[in-house]
Amino acid sequence: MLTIELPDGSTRQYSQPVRPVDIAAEIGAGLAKATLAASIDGRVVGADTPLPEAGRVQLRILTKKDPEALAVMRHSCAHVMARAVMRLFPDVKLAFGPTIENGYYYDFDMPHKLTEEDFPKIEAEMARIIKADEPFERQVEPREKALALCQQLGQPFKVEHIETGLSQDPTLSFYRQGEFIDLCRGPHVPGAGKIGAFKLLSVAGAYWKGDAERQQLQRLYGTAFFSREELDAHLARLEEAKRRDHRVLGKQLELFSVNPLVGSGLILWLPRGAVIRGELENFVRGELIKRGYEPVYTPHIGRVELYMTSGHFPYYADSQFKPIEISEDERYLLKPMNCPHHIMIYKSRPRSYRDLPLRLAEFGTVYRYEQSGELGGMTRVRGFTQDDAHLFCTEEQVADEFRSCLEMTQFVLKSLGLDDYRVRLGFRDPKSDKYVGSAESWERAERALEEVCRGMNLPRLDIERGEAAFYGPKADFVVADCLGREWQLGTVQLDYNLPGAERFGLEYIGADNTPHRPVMIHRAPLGSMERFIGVLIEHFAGAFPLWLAPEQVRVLVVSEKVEAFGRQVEQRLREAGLRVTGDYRAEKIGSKIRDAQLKLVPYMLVCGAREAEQGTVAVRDRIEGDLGAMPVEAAVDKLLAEVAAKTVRKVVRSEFGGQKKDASGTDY
RNA sequence: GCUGCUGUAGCUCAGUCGGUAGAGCGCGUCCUUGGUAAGGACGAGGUCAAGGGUUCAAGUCCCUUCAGCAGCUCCA
Repeated sequence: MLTIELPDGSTRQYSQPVRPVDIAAEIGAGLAKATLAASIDGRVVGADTPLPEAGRVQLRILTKKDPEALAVMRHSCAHVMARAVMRLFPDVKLAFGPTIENGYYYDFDMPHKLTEEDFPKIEAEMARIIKADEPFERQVEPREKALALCQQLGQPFKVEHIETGLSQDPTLSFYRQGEFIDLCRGPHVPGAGKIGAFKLLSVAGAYWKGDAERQQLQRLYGTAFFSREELDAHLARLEEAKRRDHRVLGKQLELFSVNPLVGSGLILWLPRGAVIRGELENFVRGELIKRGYEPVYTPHIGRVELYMTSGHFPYYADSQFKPIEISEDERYLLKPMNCPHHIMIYKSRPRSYRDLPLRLAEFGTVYRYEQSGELGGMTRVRGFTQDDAHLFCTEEQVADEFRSCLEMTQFVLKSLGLDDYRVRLGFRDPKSDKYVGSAESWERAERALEEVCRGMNLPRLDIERGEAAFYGPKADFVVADCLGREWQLGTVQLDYNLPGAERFGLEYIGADNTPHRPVMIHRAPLGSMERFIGVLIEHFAGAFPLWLAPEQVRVLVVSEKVEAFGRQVEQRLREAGLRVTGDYRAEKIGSKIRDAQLKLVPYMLVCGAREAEQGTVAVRDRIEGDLGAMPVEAAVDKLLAEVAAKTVRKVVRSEFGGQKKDASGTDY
């Protein structure tokens, strides 16, 4: 006897074998027709999956109202896409084709190079398949038969996957749809007709099983929704995200520039971008002083031997600019990190426990030779400035210092209204040999770090193996850009290795008058100025809060007759320390307002004959519009107060998740 | 680094079959002197990314390099 519990709390009992689709039909013909899949005890399955013969299960019939059903439908759409591609092109070998955050992809190996020009053809074929509405039929085979089937189908990737990734599975499932049959875990919607509005988005290379040593496949990306309206809304969101892209806004608003003659991945900060960076640096510097840090300055290069000692040179030679060679035994490296220099400042004299914790801070510019394919905008560059600091402390001080670093990072992000982030604990991958230091010191560091983090209220905290720095575990603040790509910003890293005897051999004299080894913490709340401001541009969609805005206020004169008054107002604002410009062109006021709005200037001061006579200005807020006239001094006070408070009035949220594999609808 | 796409005025882009280069915005000058998101006229501005090749002729076709974009791989 099987007892089915439905979401409304009602139960049904069956002594015959039964499938979700049968139960849906019992409830009503309408539901049966709308059924796309089912959830048994929280597990998403096809609507025709036999239910257990006995026991008690919770069943949900999934229709297009359920988010799980969308993922199932998209996976079915990926199959339809693969079927269409196989119909149109010869010798197509199928790899994986899962559902992802906002759609799906399928990887192919085929002689024809897919381009966007092929999309309409493929989409038309997909539409034909969907119109034909053939069912997705599940078929389960024992290993041997499955293997033979894949061989017979001429699908070497599927054969390999059965032999390797699925070596433990006694039976394997296939889904057939007309002439198309594919090794697939499922589930799928009952028939192709359930697929709604779809669109192919892009084609790109991808490696088989993610291994760069292996052959490269063609990955076709698409998305699908149940309705045309939802698809259009999604495409509109993508367009909106593109408009907010920091590379687009950075050019439009003249914030930064990259020039091939200077070198790719090397940012030129234009005056307006430099203002934002300068303000942020001032803000962070103020916090550092309050929190007991000591600013230092160090050079951009150092002897190769320094990085031999630190381990940077041997471990990361590939991703560094080649050394500058003066003579055979005199070579310099552009610094890839600031810590060795700061360590040498620590070592510039003997240290006592009374000196600790010692906190050395520097906006330090570092250079890393990133792979060319990785470069882009300000978020992945070859030269960047970290808001870096290194803390040297005793073992007893580690937890408090680490916690206060995390708190400072949280404070800084909160001050900018950046609260849409997750915290990733990067631990070492025990299987890898890229790390320095003993297993014991790693375990100690990871334990200490996890304990501190668990004790704080950090959003979406999770541990990721293999994400550690080579010298120690870390806590990263990760944010997504407007296209859903994740970036590490702030970071706090624990280091028991660089101070060690086999590296720099740092010491301090303890209260017991004997030498002890300090512990190091590396931390950067913003991460790098380049990446942080890139993300910030998207976060604010270019409309920065008043205290950061490159141009805070613009004086607009209604006619040239009041230019003299306008210039007086402009001068008064400049004296008050505001970043101000004036628009005295022979244009109409509406045109000047439009230009200032488009340049995202936070405030406009409109000056006409009335204002000139009364010594007032008509304040226009970029967001709220016309605020009416007020005395010049009142306007100055209002703006200065908003600057001082660092008020954040508006942010733009990222509407896209990452392109990570979805849990459901994954091919084998 | 790999695969694919792209590179034309300051910006966004058009440019047919290979036949000596175009728009809008911006910029400059002049007219207009105005009241909260585009007033009007005229004008300047190009080594068509760079180099090589095919051709009577190349922005257009081919090759190489550089750069950008998407994804993969990597990422202290």
